[in-house]
Amino acid sequence: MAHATIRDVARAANVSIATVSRALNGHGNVRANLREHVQSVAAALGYVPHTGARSLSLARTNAIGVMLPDLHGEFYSEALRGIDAEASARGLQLLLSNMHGDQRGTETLRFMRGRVDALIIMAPDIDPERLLAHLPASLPTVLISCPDVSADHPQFRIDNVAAADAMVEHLVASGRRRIVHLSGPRGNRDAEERIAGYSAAMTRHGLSPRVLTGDFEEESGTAAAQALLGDTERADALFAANDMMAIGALVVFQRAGLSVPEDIAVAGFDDIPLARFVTPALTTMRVGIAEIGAEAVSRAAAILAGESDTEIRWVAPQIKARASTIGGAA
Amino acid sequence: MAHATIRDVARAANVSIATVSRALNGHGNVRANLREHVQSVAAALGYVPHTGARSLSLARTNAIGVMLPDLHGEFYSEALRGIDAEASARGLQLLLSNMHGDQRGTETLRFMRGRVDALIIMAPDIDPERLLAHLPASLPTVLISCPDVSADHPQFRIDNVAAADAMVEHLVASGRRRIVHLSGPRGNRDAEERIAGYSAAMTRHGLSPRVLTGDFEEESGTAAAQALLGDTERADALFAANDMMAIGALVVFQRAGLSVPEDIAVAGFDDIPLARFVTPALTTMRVGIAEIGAEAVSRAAAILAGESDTEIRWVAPQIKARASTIGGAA
DNA sequence: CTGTTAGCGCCTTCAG
DNA sequence: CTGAAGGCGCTAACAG
Repeated sequence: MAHATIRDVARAANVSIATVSRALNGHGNVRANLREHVQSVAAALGYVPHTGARSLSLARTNAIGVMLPDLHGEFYSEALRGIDAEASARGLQLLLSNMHGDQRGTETLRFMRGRVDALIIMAPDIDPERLLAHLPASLPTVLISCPDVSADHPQFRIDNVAAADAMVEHLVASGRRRIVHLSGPRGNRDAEERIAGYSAAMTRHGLSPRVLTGDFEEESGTAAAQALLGDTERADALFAANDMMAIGALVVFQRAGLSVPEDIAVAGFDDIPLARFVTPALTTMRVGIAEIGAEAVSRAAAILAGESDTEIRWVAPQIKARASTIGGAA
Repeated sequence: MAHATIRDVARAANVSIATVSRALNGHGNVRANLREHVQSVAAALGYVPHTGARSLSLARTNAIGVMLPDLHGEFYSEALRGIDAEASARGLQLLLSNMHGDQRGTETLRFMRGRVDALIIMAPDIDPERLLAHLPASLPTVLISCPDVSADHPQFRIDNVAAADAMVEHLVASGRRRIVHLSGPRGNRDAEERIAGYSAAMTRHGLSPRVLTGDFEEESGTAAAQALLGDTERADALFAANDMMAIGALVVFQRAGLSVPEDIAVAGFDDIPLARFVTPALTTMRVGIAEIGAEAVSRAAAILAGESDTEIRWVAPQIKARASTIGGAA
């Protein structure tokens, strides 16, 4: 048999459903012993309120939707950690989903309608305009590292250009000249901006940029490293647009008998937890994605509380110089 | 202004809401051009169905709830990967939540009522009986590595006893005698069972078991390793109940000048992605948690489709012997 | 304090 | 093929 509803409780307790609702939601205006009676009847019946129905009538779900390119993986897992911590602290539930590509993304987003009070979207490679077209404009939406949008949404933007530039500076300062950049996929905002920062810095130093295109996956780091090994005049530094590609390359270089950083320096981007465990520890740019995630939840909550927020907040990554570029020290 | 509802569409299209519903949900019995008219009006109004209301009237949410001890971290992130892949393939949405302790856990579970069609719970340290008390018995619930329950739920159980036993065999075979076990927290099912398997194997070989109690976090591995370093007759192998603790210990041993595995072998449990990246690569037991997650979704879906399933399915971890216990080879 | 009455947004019989 | 009406489970005025 189906589950007990508020009506069943009301009948069993000989009161109206309104009284049950008030008693169970602690609305004060119920006689103390009646309240207890209702509570015990509810417990006896194993009554559990139907939160779906509840949020329909309250027009409030107490949940926020989160849309990430991936749910797993070191980087997004970190983002999730921050989001989860903050949401939990605020008593908000999370409706999580990954993109699974553009098509599936809009479908998922439609699903969120009526189930969440606000949205956090991280989509470096999908035009959020298209995504949001399927959603009520009234739904507060925080964007993280998304392509430009015309609508006034609160946003987080990572200063990829400056960060990539800084990494090149670091490599040049440690004597590298033939610095190759392994980029993320074309069309991805973060990837494009890192290429731009890299190229600008190289040019400024009179060095010629050389970009290999990857896809942010470990395997493309592996492939890039193998390609580099075949060169006659080998690069003396590889700067990958994320850590997983850098690590993939690191392994290949070492397996081929090169020593890192003596023969070739390797640097990544993101500072995923794994970065400090590989040998040698990976030099990278710390983005602090967990903090961004947490703050995104706070901003969403603030909007729900009535505040308005259309600010673009810039995040400046910090360099983490480790052994993979500065042999000797760690 | 609020978002358009089905009523707004009906009014604008000069039809009844029933017709709008039928037209938009592809119910065949609508004149072709009327259907198109409705669709275009809906599009013009930017109408997006309110899935919350929809599932209330359908008594079907198309979502499944997932409850994990943590959402981040290497192990649960892997579990999520499997769950997500399968759910996505079946067009199911995911409502994810972590436990945040017992109290918060039941609260979250109540939240799930009315929002999901089924539940997947992984809770090695919480009595699910207590958890499920707050939920309708009619909600299909798949349990992964939970303490025993009386109710007939489909379950996955990891054969931790046999796996821990096998790991001890491996270490003994490679000449180790003073094998210390660093366990997970007391009261955690997986932890207890691994202790049992370890102890049984040690005793069988006439070796004396020695168990240090950890908590599955990297720091407790660090601490345990430091404690071991102070011993007069040092252990020659450390078998940690999960990979993160093993890795924490690995780092400490090496930093103290010991070489692994020559001076001391180190083994973990889980085979998280990180395990193969540390130096030396970590010997561990592969649980295949992603596969379990995917299968859990399938079982939940099958139950929703009407099948009955109260089977306890056993999962046998596989040993992954790597350089941290068998120096030389990898 | 408590019961009655409308909905929240949608779907689905039941008539026409 | 289409419209009217009832209901999913719950909450919030509005009366008593």
